[in-house]
Amino acid sequence: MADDKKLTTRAEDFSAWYNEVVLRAELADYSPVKGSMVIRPNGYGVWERMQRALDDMFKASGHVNAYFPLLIPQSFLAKEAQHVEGFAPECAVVTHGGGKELEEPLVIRPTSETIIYHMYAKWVQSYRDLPILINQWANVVRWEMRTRLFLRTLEFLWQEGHTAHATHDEAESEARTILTIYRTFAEEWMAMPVLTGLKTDSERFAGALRTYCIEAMMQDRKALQAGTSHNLGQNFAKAFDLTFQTEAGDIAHAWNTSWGVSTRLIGGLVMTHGDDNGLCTPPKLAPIEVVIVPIWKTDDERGRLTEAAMQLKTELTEWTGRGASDRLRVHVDARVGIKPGAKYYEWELRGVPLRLELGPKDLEKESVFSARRDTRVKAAIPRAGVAQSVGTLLDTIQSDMFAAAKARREAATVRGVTSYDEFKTIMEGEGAFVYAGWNGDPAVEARVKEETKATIRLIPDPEFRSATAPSKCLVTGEPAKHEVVWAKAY
RNA sequence: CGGGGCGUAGCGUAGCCCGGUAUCGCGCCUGCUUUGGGAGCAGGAGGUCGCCGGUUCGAAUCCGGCCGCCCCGACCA
Repeated sequence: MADDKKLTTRAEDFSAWYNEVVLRAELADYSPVKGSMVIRPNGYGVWERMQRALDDMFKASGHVNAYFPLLIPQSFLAKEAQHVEGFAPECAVVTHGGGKELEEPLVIRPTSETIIYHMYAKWVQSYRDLPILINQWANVVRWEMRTRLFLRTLEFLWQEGHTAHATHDEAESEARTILTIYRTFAEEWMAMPVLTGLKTDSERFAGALRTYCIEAMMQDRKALQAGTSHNLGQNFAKAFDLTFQTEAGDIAHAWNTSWGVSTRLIGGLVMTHGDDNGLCTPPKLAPIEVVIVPIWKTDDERGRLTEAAMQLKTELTEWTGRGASDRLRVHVDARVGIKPGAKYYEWELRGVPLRLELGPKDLEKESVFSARRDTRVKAAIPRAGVAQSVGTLLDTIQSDMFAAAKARREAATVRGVTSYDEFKTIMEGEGAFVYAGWNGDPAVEARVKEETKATIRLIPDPEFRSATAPSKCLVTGEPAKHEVVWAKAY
C-alpha cells in the first residue's frame, strides 16, 4: 500500500504535486460549483498579507481605494469593440431578478473598465479633476473552460486600478510606475524574480494600447503572467465620453490605465518555492513565520517546556527590531498526543519558514534549535538575544529564497538561439525561457504556438535584454524587430 | 467542446470480469503507555456503494439512461 503521507514529487507529476500541496496545505478546497474554489484560512492569510503590502504601495504612490458594483449593464461591455470581443464569451450574465426577467441583462464583472469609466465620465469636467487614481479590491467572474486552483478559477479575487489622465505621457508613466510596484512586490515580498516588459499585440489586453506585464518562471519551467498594467490610450474614454476641458479651453478625451494582480499570485508562490515536502512561504508573506515546538518526556517536563515555549513566543512577539507595528508572527504548537516529528512534517507541508524546537536539552544549554524550511538547515541559536537572531535569520531566508528562485530561472534561460530546430528541441524537452529575435509578425507567433505550444511572453525591458541583440528572426531568418522571450505558459 | 480517468465511511481504496448485503489503510472517539523527524496496544463510532430505472428470489457487481468531478487539449489573469 502506498504511503499516502508522502506527496507526489514534482519530478513525478508537477501538476499533481501542485494540487496536492494546495489541498493538503489547506490553502484552498474545491467548492460545490465546478471551477470555483474556497480559499481557506491558510491561503487567505497569505492573500491578506499580499493585500496589505500592495495596498501600502498603492497608497504611497498616491492612489485611493473605492468600490464599484458587481453587476454591469450588458450594453456597457459592447461600447468598446475589442473589449466586448475579448470578454463577452466568458461573461456570466444575470437575466432574472426578483422573480422577473430583467429588461436588460446584467453582466457579472469580468473586469470593471466599463462601469468605472462610465462613472469617471460623470465626475470629470476639467483638467483640474485629473488625474483620478483609484484602485479597488474585488472579485470578478470569468467563465473559463478549464480551471486550476488559484491559477484559473471562475471567480477570483484581485485588485484593479483604474486611472484617468490629461495626457498620454502621464498615462504611460502611470502604467510603468505600477509595473515597477508589481516587480518590487514580486521580488521583495514574494521572493519571486520576474521579467518586465511589453506584451505583443496578440497577448495585449482587449481594448488596450499597450500591455505591460511581469512574468515569472515556475519550477516546471513554464511562465506565469503574474501581473499586468495597461496603457488604455483613449479607447475607453472615447467609448464612454470621458472628456474634459483643457487649460487652453479645448475639449479632450482622457487617457486611461488599468492594472491588476490576483489570487493567482498564490499559485505562483506555490510553484516558485514549493518542494517535495510541501509549501515554502517567504517570511514576509507567511501568516505564521515561526512555529515553536516544545518537546517533553514527562508530565513535569511538559509543563516546564510548554511554559518555556510560551515565554519564548512572548519574547519574540514583543521584539520591535522590525518596527513597533511589524512584530514576529509566532505560533506555539503545544498539542499533546502528537509526536514532535509529526508536527515537523505538518508545519513543513504548510510552509512555515522557520521552526524552533525547544526541549529539555535546549533549556539546559540555554539555546533553541532552529530548522529552516527553505534549506532545511538546522542550527542551535543562543537563547540570549534570540529575537534579534530570529529576525535576522528570517531576513536571510527571505533573500536566500529570492536568490535560489533567480538561480533556477537563470539556469533555465537560454539566450542566443538562432535555429528554430534547436528551439523546438528545447521546447519538446524540459522547456526554458528562450531569448531570440522576432520579425514582429503575429503570423510567426501563431505558427510557433501551433508547432511548439510556446508563446512570446514579452518583449523584455532593456535591463533584461541580451548584451548583443539578436539580428535575425528565430523562425524566418528575416531581420529581427525585437528580442523576445519565448516560453510555454500557464 | 474533444480525449482520458474516476465516483464505495471525513480521505485514499479492495470487491465488479464470474450477483448472495462491503475489504484494507489513514483519519476520528475512549483508555493506558509514549513524545529530540510521520508512536504502540486495546476498545469504539462512522456506509442511501453518485442518481434514476430495468433484469433477478437477491444488484456495489449485469443492462439502459442521467449527473458530477479530476487530468490532458483548444481558450484565458
